Amino acid sequence: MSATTIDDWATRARGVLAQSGRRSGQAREALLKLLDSQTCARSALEIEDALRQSRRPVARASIYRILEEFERLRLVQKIQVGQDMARYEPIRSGEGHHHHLVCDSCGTVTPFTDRGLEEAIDKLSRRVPMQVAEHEIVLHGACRVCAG
Amino acid sequence: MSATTIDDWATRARGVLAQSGRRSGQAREALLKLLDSQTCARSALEIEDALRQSRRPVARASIYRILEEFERLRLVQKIQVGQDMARYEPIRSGEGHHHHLVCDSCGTVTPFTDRGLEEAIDKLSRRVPMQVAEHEIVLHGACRVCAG
DNA sequence: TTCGATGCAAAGAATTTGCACGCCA
DNA sequence: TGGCGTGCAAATTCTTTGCATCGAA
Repeated sequence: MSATTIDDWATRARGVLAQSGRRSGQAREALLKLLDSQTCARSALEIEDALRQSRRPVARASIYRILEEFERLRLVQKIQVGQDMARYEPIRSGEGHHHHLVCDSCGTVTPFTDRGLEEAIDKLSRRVPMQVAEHEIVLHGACRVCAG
Repeated sequence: MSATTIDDWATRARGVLAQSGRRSGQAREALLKLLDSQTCARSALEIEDALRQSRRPVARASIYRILEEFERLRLVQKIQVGQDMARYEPIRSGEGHHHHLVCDSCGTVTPFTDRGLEEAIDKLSRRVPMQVAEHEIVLHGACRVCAG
């Protein structure tokens, strides 16, 4: 309960990375800052665009490699919101945990949170034949705009 | 409650397809039979392999086109279980509804069902800003074998 | 006979890999 | 200085599209 509203993901991430025994580089740091500023999942290509417009463009291959490293260290979660490409978002310890609504008509992705759902998942996680580390929930349908 | 343990998906699918105003073909029928015999999600390439070994091989492009049609008619659900390619499975009206456990280490996909989870989703679906049609839940982690 | 369904091959899109160079430790 | 991190470009993999042909109605 002593956690602030948003835990400092970037700081924690730098710590984890430092202890992982890998060198730090400009590309990784730029990616880290960008991810920390996002409030919802972004695709690798969206990240590339954003960085190209910032003061530190990063090559696409590096973006994929760095995101893979982040994922391995459990700093970001890779999610597949239906349609096409994968999206990535920071795993924040505070109340930042959320899931996604995907409009199958216009593709819009909207985050939502639900306590009851989390409780059901927690309970369920204890009885399935797997050591559960993450979960991913996507609701598909028609958003307000598309449903008319 | 009068539904039999497993509703006859293939029969219902043929009905829906007939009413959709499209012609039937051998490739589509072969795909329909194969999907009906599966108990969990299959990727397009797995389906291609299975059909190649059966008495009616179907071209890859046709598989994708037919799956897309099935998806549009809500006969199959397309799901993205983390890793790489999309998977497809019949939408059965009975108790066939399930979700997936994905081992991030070996890639194995296992189905599971949970009443509490479905209830939480139902309740939740009424309050989110979207007309919810489908939902997709994936638990990631280490399966019994990989967790040791 | 007619028009959609299907097969084949090429095109596209996202992601991964190989290799040379630059920068952090 | 040595070796990992990064950029560039080619390679892979999954999926889609173009077009000629086959087959259902």
